[in-house]
Amino acid sequence: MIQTVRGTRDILPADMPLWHRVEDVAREGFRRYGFQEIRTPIFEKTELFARGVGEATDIVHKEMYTFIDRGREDREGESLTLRPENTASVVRAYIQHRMYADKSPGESTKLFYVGPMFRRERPQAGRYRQFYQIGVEVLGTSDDPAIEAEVIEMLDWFLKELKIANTTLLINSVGEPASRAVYLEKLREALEPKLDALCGDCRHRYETNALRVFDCKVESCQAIILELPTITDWLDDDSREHFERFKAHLDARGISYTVNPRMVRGLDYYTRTAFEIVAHDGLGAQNTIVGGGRYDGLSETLGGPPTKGFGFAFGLDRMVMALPEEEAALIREAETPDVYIVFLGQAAREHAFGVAGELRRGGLAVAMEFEDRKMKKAMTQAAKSGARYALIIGDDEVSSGLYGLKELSTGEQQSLSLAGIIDKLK
RNA sequence: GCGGGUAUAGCUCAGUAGGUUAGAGCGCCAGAUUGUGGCUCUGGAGGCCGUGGGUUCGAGACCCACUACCCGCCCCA
Repeated sequence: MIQTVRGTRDILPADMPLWHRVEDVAREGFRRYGFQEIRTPIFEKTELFARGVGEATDIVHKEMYTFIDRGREDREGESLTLRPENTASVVRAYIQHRMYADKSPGESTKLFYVGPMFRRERPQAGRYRQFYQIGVEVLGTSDDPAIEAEVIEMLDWFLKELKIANTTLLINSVGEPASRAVYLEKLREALEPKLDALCGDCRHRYETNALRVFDCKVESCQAIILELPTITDWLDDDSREHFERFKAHLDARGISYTVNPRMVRGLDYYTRTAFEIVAHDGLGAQNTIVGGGRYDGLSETLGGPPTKGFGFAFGLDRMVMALPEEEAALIREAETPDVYIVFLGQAAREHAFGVAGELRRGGLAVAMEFEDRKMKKAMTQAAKSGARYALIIGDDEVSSGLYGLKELSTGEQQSLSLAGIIDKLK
């Protein structure tokens, strides 16, 4: 039997209401905060991600689904890649369509996207090779930290609306590329004399990504870690001031946060503000549900005009997992039919087709099966469908035009005309 | 990419030191109950025990490989 490819999965109807809910709440947030949707292609030229996300990142050098497109006689095929994230594509579109051209100074372009991304990682709970992200990008000439705080305020609303509590907002400033390079050098200098005392993983991190040493859980490394310089000690003055203003904006909005000087993002394009939201319930080791930050200069890297950028992405898969059980149960119930039609006998069946049509034209969600069942069985089916009401149609009802409408949760039943039913349930 | 765990009915899981016809609960079907579901009772259907090899008189169980999922590492949403 042919099954799904490793790391991919089917989202089945039973879970779909949860996905819809997350998407609906997100779209409502975007409407309120003035973001407009953009859809970019699922695949792009490989070069876009190599330059945008960064050649040195794990994502680019070992996780991309890259393939050579079919060539022609006179020309070789080009290298294409399934998008591992969407920011590079959105910035590409921003440049390509000159979305900045009709903007006044300081005016931002606020975009959001929804869709699948692809990374060839080892699958785990909350980590898939095809996964879904919802994200926003604020692009323009302004790098006002108020932009950042407002976006995080939107996320805060969003999580509350989904009843996802027990989360932590982690923030940090990774500085300008230049100050970060200076810091990394200082960090490596501080680590070098202690290499022998570090664990194997940390010696490896020293070579590849020294900042990761801070995340080490090994006891013997902890003492060393405490002595190390943090990036906040080495921020350039502008970045430091920017970070202070950002925190003040969060404070003013009553949003609590934890500064984590060790938090870094895995994509090269981040500058200054970086943040993550981690969930503490419902997820395993993959508990970062939102990640984002500032990426001034990405546009230039891709050949566009000088542009400031700030954005985030959240994992839809993980957000769905983070929904509390009780909330998930309520959400599932919401996508059930209004009415389940129970008919008795062939004449009632023919009549029921018309009734179903009328109710549907009246705006109701109507479930009806075509099998002529015994009443008892049909009522069982009605209950199973999750419908709030069963509508009973037998020979008596056909001749009177009054139908039995039974509320399944209470068992209460009344006789109503079609118009009466639509009126009651609308 | 590295390490560890798991794989038995639609679902969640039992299955004793390898020994005849592989079990339970839930779900499904039928009946008790001939136009009124949920509770109860009775009966029933449904499994090449993940796949492929091996050991053995005999394998769901033991060994090997593969695959998938899960948990860490790594990375990240």
